[in-house]
Amino acid sequence: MGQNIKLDKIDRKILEILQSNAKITNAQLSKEIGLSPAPTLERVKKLEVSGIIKSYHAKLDTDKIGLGVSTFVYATLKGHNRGNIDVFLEEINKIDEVIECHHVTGSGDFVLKVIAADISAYQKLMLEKVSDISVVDNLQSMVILSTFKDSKVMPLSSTE
Amino acid sequence: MGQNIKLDKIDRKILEILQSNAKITNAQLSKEIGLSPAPTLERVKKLEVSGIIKSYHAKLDTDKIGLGVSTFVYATLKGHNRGNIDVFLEEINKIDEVIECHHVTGSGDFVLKVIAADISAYQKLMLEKVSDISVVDNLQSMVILSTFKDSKVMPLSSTE
DNA sequence: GTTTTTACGAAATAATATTCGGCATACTAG
DNA sequence: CTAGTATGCCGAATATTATTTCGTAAAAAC
Repeated sequence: MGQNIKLDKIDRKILEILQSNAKITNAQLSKEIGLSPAPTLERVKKLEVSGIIKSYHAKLDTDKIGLGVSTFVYATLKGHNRGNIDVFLEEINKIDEVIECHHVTGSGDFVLKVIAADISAYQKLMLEKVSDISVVDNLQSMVILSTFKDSKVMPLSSTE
Repeated sequence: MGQNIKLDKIDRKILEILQSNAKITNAQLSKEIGLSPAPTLERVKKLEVSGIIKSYHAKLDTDKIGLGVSTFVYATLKGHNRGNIDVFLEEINKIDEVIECHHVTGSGDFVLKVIAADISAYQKLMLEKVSDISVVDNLQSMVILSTFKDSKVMPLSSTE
């Protein structure tokens, strides 16, 4: 499963460019891929309609907006049954500061990415909202000290 | 440290909207925040110039482009001195499949996010490129089974 | 209370996206 | 081999959108 959409070299180049700079004009994009604006736009539209391009997002500087603390949290549930997982996900979805939630292998549990203003806000958040979820057994936090790479560009070359 | 830029309610709303939909037209954005197009654009430009908005990115459907495996990797180095860290970062930066690299608390090591076409490609990548870095001591992979939340919207409300 | 600054809106202009018809190439069926 | 059909492209016309300009009003400073 997955895809059955064939992407040629030009499509891949478009995807690469739009991942690193979504604000490029169609005219400029067309120059960079070596086509005229019309077929360029047609290709982009096709990529959007097919769902290969899901959405477009602005990336913010978290420090500048007063969000100084980012963490990964490894969460273990009390039981790994469907019911507990559903309860957990429902609660997690309500918490804006939890911006990612992935079900991972290991002990069949979750990795969260959490963002807060500072350590004290983070502590408060975890204590009052996350620890408080009934099905949560254990939480292990890793505070991000610095981020050296945060690329929004998927390795398309590896699928050629 | 961090910021000294004052954001009012309108700025925050702009940031919220652009994070979830960067392709909105200025006219539409101005409607949603209740201003006319001119001052809306002026505010967006200010947010861009000040670096609060860092960049704009297209988000792709990894499954549809044939990238079926995403993982978190917890990497431990042989020594935590500056030299070893520099070596590690330099090598990591060369690997396109490693799309994130964060220095985290814990044992003072790194969390990577890695993307590959399938498990066998992933294994090959880790064996031939990541494990191979001289200063790497231990690698622990967590394969992402499914992602329940992957919000690109930072919790701005928590800084109000 | 006056000056200065800042923020806003409306309308004109400029830039850009989008549509349209036509042409070339490649593929298909007879 | 050939007529037919589909696909992908280009260039130009059109429509949409961004951007600038300028005048006004509110807020802040003095």
